[in-house]
Amino acid sequence: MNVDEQLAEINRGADEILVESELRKKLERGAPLRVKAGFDPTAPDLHLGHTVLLNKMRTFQELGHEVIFLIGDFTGLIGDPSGKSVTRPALTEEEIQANAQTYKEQVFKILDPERTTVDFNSRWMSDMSSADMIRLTTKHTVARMLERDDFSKRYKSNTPISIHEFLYPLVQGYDSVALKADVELGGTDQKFNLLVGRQLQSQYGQESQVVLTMPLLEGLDGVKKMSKSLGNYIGIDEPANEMFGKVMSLSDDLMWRYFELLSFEPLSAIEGYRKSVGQGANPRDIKFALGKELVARFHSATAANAAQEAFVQRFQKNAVPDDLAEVSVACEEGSMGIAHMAKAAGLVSSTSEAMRMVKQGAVRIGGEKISDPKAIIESPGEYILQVGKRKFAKVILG
RNA sequence: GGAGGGGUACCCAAGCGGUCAACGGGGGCAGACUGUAAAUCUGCUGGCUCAGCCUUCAGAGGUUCGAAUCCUCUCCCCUCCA
Repeated sequence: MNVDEQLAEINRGADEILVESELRKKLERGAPLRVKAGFDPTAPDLHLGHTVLLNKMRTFQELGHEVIFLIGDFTGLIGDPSGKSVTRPALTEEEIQANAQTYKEQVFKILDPERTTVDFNSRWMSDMSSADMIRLTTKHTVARMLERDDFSKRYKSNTPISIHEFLYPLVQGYDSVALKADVELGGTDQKFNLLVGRQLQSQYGQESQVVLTMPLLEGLDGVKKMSKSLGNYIGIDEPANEMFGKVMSLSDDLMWRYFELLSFEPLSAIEGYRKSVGQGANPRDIKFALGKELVARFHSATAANAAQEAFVQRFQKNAVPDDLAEVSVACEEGSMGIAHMAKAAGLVSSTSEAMRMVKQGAVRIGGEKISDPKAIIESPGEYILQVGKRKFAKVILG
C-alpha cells in the first residue's frame, strides 16, 4: 500500500493528526513505525468506547506497523485528572494488577498478537530515581501546564490542583521517550498529554511522535462518554444477546455515531444506509445490521444471527425465551404470595418492588397478567414467571 | 494557625419543630403506544408478615408530647486569610 493510501486509512474517523506532514515523512521511510497507545487501568473490562482506539491500532497493524499497548499501571497510581474537575482517587497496587490482567486477556479480540507489544510503564517509572524525576520536571513549565483546559479552569476558579496531577502528563510523555514512539494514539481528551510527549521527546533529543486523536464514543445515553463507571457501556465480553439488545436500545440518532466509529464497513455503505432511512426504511433494520456486525466481531457470525433471531422472537413476537433459568423455591405452606415468589425467584430485589411491579401490571404467570398484589400461587407447581419485558424464570414451587 | 460555609434517598438538590418515607430535576424501572430494549406519553422509584407496621436525612448524645429541622460533642468536605 502506498503512502497516500496508508494515510487515508489512518485518517478514517480520526479527529486530528498532529502533524500530518510529519506522519507522511515517517511513513515514507518505509520502516515499521512504533505506535503507542496508553490505557488507564481503572476499568476492568474493555467496552466499545475503548475499541474505537483499538480499531485504529489494528489499522496500523494491518499496514505493517508495530503497536505498543501500554498499560499505565504507574500512572494509575497518580490518577489522570483529564476531563474531571476533581482529583481522582489513586488506585491500589492490587487493583491495578487485577485490571491490567483483564486488559491483556481482552485486547486480542481486536489486535493481532503477533504485532502487539504489551508493556507497563512501571517498567521504567518504578525505578526512576528522585533525581531523575526532578530532571524530568525541569523539562516543562508551569505556564505550559496551565494551558491544559481543565487545569486552567480549575486554576481560575480556585479549585484545588494537586502537585501530583502535574506529574501525570509528564510521566505519560516520558513513556513516549522511553518507548521511542513514532505515533501516539489517544482520545480527544488526551490531546494535551499526547502533545507533552512530543515536547519531551525533542527535549530528550528524539524525533517527536505524531499525535493522532480519536473522538470519544458516547455511551448508551447518547450524551456522556461511554464509561464503565457511568454504566452506559457495552462491554466486549458481554453475552451475544445482551450486546445485541444494547445496540438495539441505542436511539435512532445515536446509531449513526456508532456506525461512524465502530463499523468496519466502507463509508460509502454507511452513507447508503442513511439515504435509505431518509427514503423511509425502518431504522430498526439498519440497527440490526450494526448489532450483527458487532456481535460477530466479538462472538461469531452464528451467534450474531442467533442474537437477532432471539430479539425478534422476544420483542416482536412476545415469545418466552427458551433458555429459561430454572429456580427452585421452597414453599412449605402449600401456597405463596405472588410478590414473595417473585422475590424468591430473584426477579426483583425486594418484596416491596414486587408489589409495585404487580400494581403496574408488569407481572405475568404463564402469560397471564397478575393484577392482584396479593394473588396466591398454589404449591407445589411449575410456573413461567415474567416481570417486565425482559426478566423471566421458570419457578418450581415446592 | 484564624474566619466562614457545608454533609439529606442511586446522583444533584429542597426542607429549617409537627400535615415528611421527605418538593423538584437527573438516572433507573414499569405501563401504553410503536417501526426497535428508538421517539413520545403516563406511572412508580426505603424495607416488611403491605388498607397496617418498621428503619432512614454524616455519627453519638441531649431538649421536646413530637426533630431531617433546636442544643452539645465527634468525624469528613469546601472557601477565604496567614
